[in-house]
Amino acid sequence: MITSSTTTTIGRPRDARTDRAILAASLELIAEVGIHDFRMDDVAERARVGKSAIYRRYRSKDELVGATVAALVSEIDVADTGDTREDIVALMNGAVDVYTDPIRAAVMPSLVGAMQRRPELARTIREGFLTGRRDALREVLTRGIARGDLAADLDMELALDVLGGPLFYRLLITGGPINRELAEGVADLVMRGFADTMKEKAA
Amino acid sequence: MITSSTTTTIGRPRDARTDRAILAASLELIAEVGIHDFRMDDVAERARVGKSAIYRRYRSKDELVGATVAALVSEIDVADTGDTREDIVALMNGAVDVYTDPIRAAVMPSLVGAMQRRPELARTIREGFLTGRRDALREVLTRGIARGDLAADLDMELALDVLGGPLFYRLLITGGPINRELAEGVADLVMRGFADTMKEKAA
Amino acid sequence: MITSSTTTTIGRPRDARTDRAILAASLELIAEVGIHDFRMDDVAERARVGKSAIYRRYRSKDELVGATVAALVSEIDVADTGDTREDIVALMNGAVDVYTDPIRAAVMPSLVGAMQRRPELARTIREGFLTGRRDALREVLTRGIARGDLAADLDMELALDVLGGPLFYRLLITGGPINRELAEGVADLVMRGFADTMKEKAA
Amino acid sequence: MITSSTTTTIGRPRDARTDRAILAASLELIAEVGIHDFRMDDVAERARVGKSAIYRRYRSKDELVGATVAALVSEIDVADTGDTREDIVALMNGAVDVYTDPIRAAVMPSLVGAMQRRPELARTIREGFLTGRRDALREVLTRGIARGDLAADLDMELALDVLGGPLFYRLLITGGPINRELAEGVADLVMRGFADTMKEKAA
DNA sequence: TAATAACCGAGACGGTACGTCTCGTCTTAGG
DNA sequence: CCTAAGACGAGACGTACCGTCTCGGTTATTA
Repeated sequence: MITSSTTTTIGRPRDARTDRAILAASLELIAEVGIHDFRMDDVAERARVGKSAIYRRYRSKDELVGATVAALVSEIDVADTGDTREDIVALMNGAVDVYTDPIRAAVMPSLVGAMQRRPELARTIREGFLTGRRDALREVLTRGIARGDLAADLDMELALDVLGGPLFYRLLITGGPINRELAEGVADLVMRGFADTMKEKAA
Repeated sequence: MITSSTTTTIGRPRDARTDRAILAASLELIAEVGIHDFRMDDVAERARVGKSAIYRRYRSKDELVGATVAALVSEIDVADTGDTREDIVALMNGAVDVYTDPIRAAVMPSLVGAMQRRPELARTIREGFLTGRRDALREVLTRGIARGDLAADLDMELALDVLGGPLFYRLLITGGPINRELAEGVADLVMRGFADTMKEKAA
Repeated sequence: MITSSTTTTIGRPRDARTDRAILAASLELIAEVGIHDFRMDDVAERARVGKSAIYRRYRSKDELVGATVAALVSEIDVADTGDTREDIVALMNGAVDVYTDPIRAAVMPSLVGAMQRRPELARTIREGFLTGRRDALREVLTRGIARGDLAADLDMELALDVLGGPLFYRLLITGGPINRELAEGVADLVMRGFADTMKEKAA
Repeated sequence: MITSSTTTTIGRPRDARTDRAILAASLELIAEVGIHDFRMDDVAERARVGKSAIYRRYRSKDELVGATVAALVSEIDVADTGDTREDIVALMNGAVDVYTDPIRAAVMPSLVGAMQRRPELARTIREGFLTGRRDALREVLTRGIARGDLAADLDMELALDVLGGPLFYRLLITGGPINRELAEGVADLVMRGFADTMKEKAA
């Protein structure tokens, strides 16, 4: 999406209703027919908008898809229950909920393909879908270390990938179930696998 | 791919050189321009072959892509060193090697997208890239359980997803490094996280 | 139009029915809706043909229009009645008939505009609509000189333009009537204006 | 062009500099890129004017083109040398001069096409380019008849078309030369072809 | 002086045709 | 029946241009 850096509005400003109509039509259509049968002309017709209004905002179909999906990003609230495992499970359940939603689940695989050839889309997606939750998890893990629940020398990136990887693996490739059992399974695994061994030995 | 059920060859037999030329051209082009700019006409031209020769062998573009990629599958040898961790690491390193190869790495994201709308492509890919290694890992884990290195009640599917997930997660989404450190990291995590607690307590 | 110079037909040959369907649809549509509302997509639909089949034959809309109109060219038969005036009138009446046809009359002005920016269209039109009749008139005038009806030193190009100009002038600009009176009028004028003065004086 | 019927100017009056800037830009652009690549947006940009300022003055592109070209019309002075042929030649030379100007020559063919679908443009053009000279020629011819140089029963419309037709014929269709030779050629032809035969016989 | 009305530049808007592209199929002549 | 070459129908793509509309603001006349 193109965003003006200056606030100075010269000429007729973009119509916010058009903005919304385009994204709404786009989301509806993606949900209804899937990415593969998603057509720009249909978006224009559904949104009662000229194609030019779309292409003025998004340089290409992929860009529109990216923006449409990015709009689905939901807020993440980092719980702090005092229990490291519970905090991890809470965040993982949030992710499970996101990819249980049929639209997001249907859209994700297509986005993966598009990310390769559109670096800026990749950035958008990563920031919209990953960074937030990843940062939240990092915070929780760090608190877990401080609390003595987790080893101080754990490979943080690996831990985050072990938490997030299986979910996407099932979503994109194996087709395995994405549910609370998964969320708790990886949480428990991380808790056990990265447990503070010093503490254990001390005990 | 279409394979004749009868061995009886009536009329002119298919030219094996044409078979090879098509797959070779296909692989070259995918590597050069990426899946997105991969065109059937280009394959025909590069292979010095008519388009009909391609469509006689593969019903669609996706099918050709699937076959091309499937041809990249390498043999998996299930080591049995007697050491569960070493066996896991060996298999994981095999996977790391596969996705370190630029072609396979470049092709995978596109395949993920295509898998959604082409169930048979999905099956081909899963069988070509996953099943073999997954079965091998399952075998190794089962031996680990028998050997008392791993808990008898471990969630096998979860364990396999924890081993495979992070690799694909980095490949497809985060862009994180895919190397021996990752292989060993997830192996160690599984070894620790799914350790046979009975044995530990006994010790 | 693109015409292969070699007779060697390799690959699937152009379908002559497609050729005809395109030109027929084009002519029908021009006649029905006029040049201004003439659309390539409509031609494709009417001809039950893909747009690519059209663009394979004609590089642009202008080119198709040109070819469509060129197909309207009618045969010119150079009469030789022995009477110079009658021969001229016969040829002029042929031209009058052509531009009395509503389709040709409606199409001509648009072609004039297109001729400026499409030299090869210009050539096509000139050859299709002018050269033949012009050559025929030249022949008749030459015979008239030989016969002593016309001055030997007449400016042939001027004579031809005086014969043809008024017709196009009325067609394209003044909107004046195009009829036998005009044909006879210019014929008589040329007969009188370019009469062999030597002969007159001799008489 | 829209002209207020009331002289009462309410609100801000039109800026005369804007009027001029639009016409100037329009003329420049037509001369530079030709009618076919002439865009309203370009006019606005070149004239440093909003598109609305243009459309407030001219209802359409064709209308602007018409007005731009009409501004090129030059004054016609009907000479009265006492010599019919000289008067005709003088007027014809004026026309030759007009269409020797590259801009007018380049613009005319496009106008012909536009005239068909824009009757009021047609009127503008006819009045701007034809009526004046046609009236002048008619006057000269009428004087020629009175003077006995031309036949009283000549077909005036035909005579006028024979004078004007060849020029436009060459301009629009044949591409033949437009020069004094042409002017004199048609003048002489009309003088001879429509000569007063009564007078001749009398002589 | 304030209100009103039409002007101004900039640029977004809906609409629509264009010419391009690719897919998967079909049609030749020839091996 | 295979092959290469390439035409075919279908239909989405992204671009271009038109003529209209909307914004914030300006410049005159009228109240």
